[in-house]
Amino acid sequence: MSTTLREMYDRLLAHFGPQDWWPGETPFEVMVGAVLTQNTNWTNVAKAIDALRREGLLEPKALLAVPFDRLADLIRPAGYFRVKARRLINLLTWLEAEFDGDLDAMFATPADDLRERLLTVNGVGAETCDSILLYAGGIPTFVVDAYTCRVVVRHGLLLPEEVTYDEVKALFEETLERDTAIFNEYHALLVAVGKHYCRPRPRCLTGCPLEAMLDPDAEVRSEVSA
DNA sequence: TGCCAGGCCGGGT
DNA sequence: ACCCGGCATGGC
Repeated sequence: MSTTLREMYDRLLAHFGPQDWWPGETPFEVMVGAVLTQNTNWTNVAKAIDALRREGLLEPKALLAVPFDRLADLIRPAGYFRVKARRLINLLTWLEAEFDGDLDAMFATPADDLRERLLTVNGVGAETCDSILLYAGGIPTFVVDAYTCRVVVRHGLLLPEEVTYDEVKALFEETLERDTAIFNEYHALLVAVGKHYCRPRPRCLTGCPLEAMLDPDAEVRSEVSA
C-alpha cells in the first residue's frame, strides 16, 4: 500500500501529462489567486485577477492601498467578493506588518514557523496556506483539497471517518519523497482526475486512469461521507 | 435548469 | 469537539 500513491502518480502523469501549475506570473499573483479560488472555479478567478492586473494592482503595497469597496468590485467575478476582499486585506495587512510587504522576506522564514503564522490570518485556512507555501514559495508541503479527499477515500487509502485535512496531508507527506516538484505536480494531477472522474454526483469512471485501482468497498463508503 | 467550483469562518449544540 | 448556514459569480 505504500507503493499505491506512487503508482497513482505515475498513472495520472501518464494519462494527463504535466499540468504546469500554478497559473500565475509572480508569487504574489499566486498568493492572491489562492484566496480568490476558495471554493470557486478558476475561470472566475482569472477574470478577477485580470481586472487587478489591468489596474496595476498585482503587488503588495499597491493592492493594500485599494479601498475595500473598490477591491470588492474588482474581484466580483470570483464570487464571495465581499468575503474575499476582507480576506485579501487581512492577508496584505499581515504581510505589511510582518515583512514590510516583502514576499522574499516572508518565504525566507523557516517553513514550519511560516505555516503556523500564515494560519493565524483570518481567511487563510489550511489549503490556502499550503497553496501559498507550495505554489508561490516553492516550499515542499502537500496541498489537500476536496478532490484529494474524494480520491483517497474512493481508493480505500483512508477510511471516511479519518479523512481530515491533516490526515490526508500526512499520508502523502509520509509516503512520498519530500519534493516540491512532485508535490506540485501531484496536487495538480489530483485536481485533473477529480474534475473529470471524481465529482460529487456524476461519478463517471469510464476512461478514468485510476479505475483499475479502485477499491469497490471504498466506493460504497464514500457515497456516505465525501 | 440546477448543480458545481482548487474553502473558511462564526455561532449554535 | 462537531455541525451547519452563509458567502456569490459564472459555466455547463
